[in-house]
This record gives sequence, structure tokens and C-alpha cells, in this order.
Amino acid sequence: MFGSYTIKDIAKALGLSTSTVSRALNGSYEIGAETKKLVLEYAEKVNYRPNPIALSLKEQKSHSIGVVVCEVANNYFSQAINGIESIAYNSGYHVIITQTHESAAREATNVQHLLSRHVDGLLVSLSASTTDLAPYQYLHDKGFPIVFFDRVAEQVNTHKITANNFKGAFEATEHLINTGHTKIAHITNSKNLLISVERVAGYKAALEKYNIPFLPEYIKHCDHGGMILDEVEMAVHELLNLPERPDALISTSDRLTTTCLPVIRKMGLKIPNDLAMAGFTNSDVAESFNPPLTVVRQPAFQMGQLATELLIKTIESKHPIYEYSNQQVDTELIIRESSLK
Amino acid sequence: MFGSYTIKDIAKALGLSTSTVSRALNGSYEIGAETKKLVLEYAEKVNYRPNPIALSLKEQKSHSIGVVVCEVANNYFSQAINGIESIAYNSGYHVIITQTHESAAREATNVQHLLSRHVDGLLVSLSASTTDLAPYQYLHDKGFPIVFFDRVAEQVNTHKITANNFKGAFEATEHLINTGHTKIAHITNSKNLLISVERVAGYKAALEKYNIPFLPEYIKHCDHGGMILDEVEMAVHELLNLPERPDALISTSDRLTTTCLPVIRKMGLKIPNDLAMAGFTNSDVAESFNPPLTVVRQPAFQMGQLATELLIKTIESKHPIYEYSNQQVDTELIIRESSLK
DNA sequence: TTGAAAGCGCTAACAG
DNA sequence: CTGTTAGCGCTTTCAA
Repeated sequence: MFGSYTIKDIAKALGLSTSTVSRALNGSYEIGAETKKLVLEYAEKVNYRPNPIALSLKEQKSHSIGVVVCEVANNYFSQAINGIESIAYNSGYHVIITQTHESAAREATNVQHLLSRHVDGLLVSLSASTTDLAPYQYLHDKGFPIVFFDRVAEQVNTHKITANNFKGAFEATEHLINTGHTKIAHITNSKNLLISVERVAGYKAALEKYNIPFLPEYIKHCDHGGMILDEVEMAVHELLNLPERPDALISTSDRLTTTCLPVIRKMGLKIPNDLAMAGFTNSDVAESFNPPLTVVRQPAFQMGQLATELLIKTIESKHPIYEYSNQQVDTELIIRESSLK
Repeated sequence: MFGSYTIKDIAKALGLSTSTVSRALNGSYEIGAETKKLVLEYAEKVNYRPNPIALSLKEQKSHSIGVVVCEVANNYFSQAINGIESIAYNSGYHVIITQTHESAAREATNVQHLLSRHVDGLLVSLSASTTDLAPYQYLHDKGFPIVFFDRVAEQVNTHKITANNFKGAFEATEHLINTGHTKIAHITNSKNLLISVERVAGYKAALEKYNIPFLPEYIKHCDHGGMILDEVEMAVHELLNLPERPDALISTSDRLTTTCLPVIRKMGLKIPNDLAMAGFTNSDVAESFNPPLTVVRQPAFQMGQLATELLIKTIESKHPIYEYSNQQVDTELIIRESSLK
């Protein structure tokens, strides 16, 4: 800290050796009750705090965990980070957050950076453009703790926390069908992401259940997940200029959902009359939208917590772990006006 | 990192001393070109990365900066953090984020925690309930680098980055007046926060300019800045049940603005016909609101960047700094339907 | 029960 | 130009 006391200061002040002080502070058995008390009281008095850097160097542990997400300024991820912090904080870990901005190159750099900072483990949500999972596989093979959350690497067999994306998309699609829609378009994130694949699968399954033919042209992938307006604009335009214009749209990515709305409005279409809408988003203000938006909400905070608990458990485990948790949490469908006929 | 090479490994492999290797790596002058090349090439080959923990211990610097904000899942702060990260990242600092949840006690704990982690400096945005600035004053007096941003401590004479809150509130109020409103209520954050005081001042100044009497009962302070729904509900109810019901409302806090809307809607009032509305918020979706919301937007990203640049400059300055920058950036008024008559 | 000493990875003052 | 050494704060053998 700042002019903070070291073990050496205490030792000198008390006429003891540093090792004795260290032992007293760490509640070792091999120490006299008197000495221990003396040290403890003095340490308390001067507000002694061990230097975490020295500890890290000694223990070869940094007590920090690295987080890789696409963006902090995103409803889902800011809430997830909130969950991550809440657990990490209480466990004495600090959190280093890095953003990929959906760039695979940036993601690789970030991982490098975090490793060079000697983080004890990694909490990763893949970027939309990541295809090379080898670095994660390599680290994992070497026993380095990694937990994926939300956007997981299917091929890497390690801990994963995901939302039930299939079910989330299924329910939203089914709901749109139940409200009388049959021409349901789907706008989603990059094909690289398993979440997209799962959400598309859920969508297809719902169509199938109700014997609605699946039309490939009704699906658009925005590879930048809504971060590039033009991409979304083009996708929405193409969808809504189809000869058989969709009567409903499901968007299955947080940023995509919020970006779609103004585009649709600018086209002069009214939701839900011209186009019903339901979307994945963790926005807290979906209720205030025009019209209030039907959403699929992920338990972001809880997912952050679960992932972090898992990671810390892995980090602190004495024995290598070969059983990988693959926990799936449920999404929540919140029905509002945007999806009603 | 993980099985990473140390300077010692390189020294052994090359039959040199660690100091020679260190010098080569650090581009010292007192070293033979040959040796240097040899070391550099080998280091490159094995992908040598200096251990930042060892460096920190040596230099008594952690290369990390602590951030204190009320909440990550907040439009303004998530964008500001984005700006902070962008600068810190490029300067080789990492960022430890802590959240106060608007609790002064939690804030004090966080600062303690960050200090015990030996952060090199602090980026602080005060909680709404903080009144005791002594710890900051103390640290600052000792020469510890602190930069306040957005919610600054007026009394502590150090670097500050703020938005022009007075002007932001003035312009929004003036706009409401110009669109034909005279009974303008104001809902804002805790009185403890200078931002609230300034925004109220801007509001009053606008009223005065147009000879509209200021009514104290038209101002409500929500001490939790919109985080507690009941508080906001009560404030809005009281305001809108006044004998002389306001015809416009300005809310001057991000979270407050987004929380107000559903409350007003639930009361059965239509914006802007029953009540015009303008609010401070950095939400990216204000355009999609019902109706599209007139907002005062702060340059959050830029503010985060400025604060971080300033902090790093202070940290790295060779000489103590006695000139404190007090930079103010302009807000932006974005006019939409919610404020029109 | 306590102390001395080594070592985590690195830099820098001092010798040579 | 290069090597030796000490030291950053702490824990942990090994001796006493």
C-alpha cells in the first residue's frame, strides 16, 4: 500500500525475527502464545496488511482471474460481470476484464496479456469471430483452469456454464406461433457461436412442432452481433423485402435485438401489427420500449456467479480435475405487447 | 504464467548471468551487440514474458489501477469503464473494478481493498451516500494518485473530470420551457452528490432566465439514484399528485430516468401529452422508448479515457504534482418526442 | 519455541 | 562489457 508496514517492521519493533512474526500472523502452531498475542496486537495496531504482490511471487499465484468478454457495455455482460465480481471479491480474487470487441485477434492478444499477468484462471466468453480454439485446448491440457460461460467452445472439454439457448429460442418461437404468426424470420449472431447454432435449432424445432416449413432465407446471421449498424440494417432490409414478407421476427442476441428496433421503425413498419417481435436481451428497459418488448432473458448475474465459483474451485483444487461441469440454466420468456397480434 | 521461461532459464541456457540477460532484454547500453542479439533471439524463440509480479515487487508498483463506481450494469459507467480500459490497456495497466452499490460503507471497504492490493492509483466516482471524504484527503495528502470522475469530491483538491452538469440541466430545462412547459418538476439523485447540486442549479438558472418561479416542492431527491424502485415510485407519485400538477419532468440521473418511465406509465399518464419528459441517460436505446426519449447524454467513454490518462500521468510523474486538472466536458442534448408538446 | 537462510523473478549498484 | 550480490516482502525448511 502506501507507507504500509511490513513483516520486517513488525519484527524490528518487537525484537523478533521475521519468521516468528510470519508464523504468528499465520496462526502457526509452533509459536508461543505470548509472542503470538504480542505480534497480533501490534499488527492490529499498525493496521498491518500483507503485501499481496510478495505473496503472489512466493506462492506463484496471482489471486486474480482473467475475464474475456466481447464488450462491457452490454446488458448481458455487465450483469454477468456483476455476478463474477460478487463471487471473486468474497473469495479474495480480483478480476481483470478484457474486451474482444468481437475480434478473434484481439481475443488472442487478451488471453496472452492475461497469461503474462499470471492470472490463476480464465473466464471466457468467445468472440463472434473466434474459430481457433487451439490455444484454449493447449492451456486446458496443461492443467490451466478455464471456465467458459455463455459463448462456450464446444470442442474443448472443460467447465461450461450456458443458458438453455435451445429452449429459450424454442419458447419464444412457439409463443410467436401461438399468437398467430407463421412467417417467422430469425436474425442471430455469427455461425461460429454455439449459442447461435443452438438458438437456431430451438427455432427450427418450434416450427417443426407446428408443421411450419423452415425457410432458409428467413435466417440472417450478423457476424458482428449487432455492433455494426450497417450489417443489421442490411439483414433486416433483406428479410423484410422478401417476396413472402415475414409477419414476425425473433432476434437472438442482446445487441442485435436493441439494434433491430430503430431499423424496423425507420422502415415505417409498426410492431406488432406489421411485424411481431421477440428478442433475447437482458435490457432492464425492454418494458419501456415502443411497444413493450417480449424478451428472452438470461440469468446473467447467476451465470457469472456459477462460472466464477466453478473457476475458483478448480483453481484451488489440490488435485487435477477430470470431471467437467456443464451446467445449463434456464432462460425466462417475458411476454409483452411486441409479440401479440 | 504457465511453465513460462524466466530470466534465469535464459541465462542458464546461454551460459550467461541473469544480469546480462536482464540488461539485454532491457536494451541497456552497457552490453555487447552480439550478446544482446543472442539473448533477444532466444527470448523471442521461447516466447519469454517478464513476470509482472516480480517486477511489481521490485519496483514497488503494481501496474494496476483501482476503479470505484456504484455499479457496472449502468449505461454511463459501463461506457466509462470501456474508456478506462482502452487507455489502461495500452499503457500496460490493468484495471480492478469495484462496486459500491451506492453504499458509503462498501465504498470505504473497496478503497481499503484496493490499497491493500497496492494499486498505483485510484479512479473514483463517489457513491450517493458518501459524506466522509477524509480517507481520500488523507491519501491525497500523502501523494497517492487519485482522479475523481463524474461524481467528484468538491473538497478534495485533486484531479477531476466532470461533465458540464449545470449546462446539461440548463439546456434540458430550457428546452422544456421552449416547448411550452412551465410547471417543470425535477427528480434527481442524492444531495450528497455534487452532480445533483449542479444539475439542480442548472435547472433553477433556466427557470430564472424565463422568469418561472422556482417551487421547492417540484424537486425530489432519490438518495439511491434509482436503484430502489419504491423510492422512485414514491417520488414520482408525490410529484404528480401535487395540487399544481407538473406538466413536465426532468430527471437528472441515468438510472432514475429509466426507472421513472414505467412508473409514469403505470400511473396512466401519457408522455408527452400528460407529462413531457427529458432525462440524463447514456442508454443507447432511448430512441426506441415509448415515446422516444429526449436525453442529456454524457461523453462517458471520453470521460473514462481522460480520467485514466490523467491518472497514469500522475502515477508516472517523476515529480509531485501540485497543479490539478479540473476538466469539464460538454453534455449533449438529444431532442426526441418525449419533450414535445 | 525461535532464528537464520534460502528462494520466488527481477533489477541495479558495485566489481572486475 | 559482464558477473556477483543484495534486496523488494513473504513463507518455509533447517538448525538451534
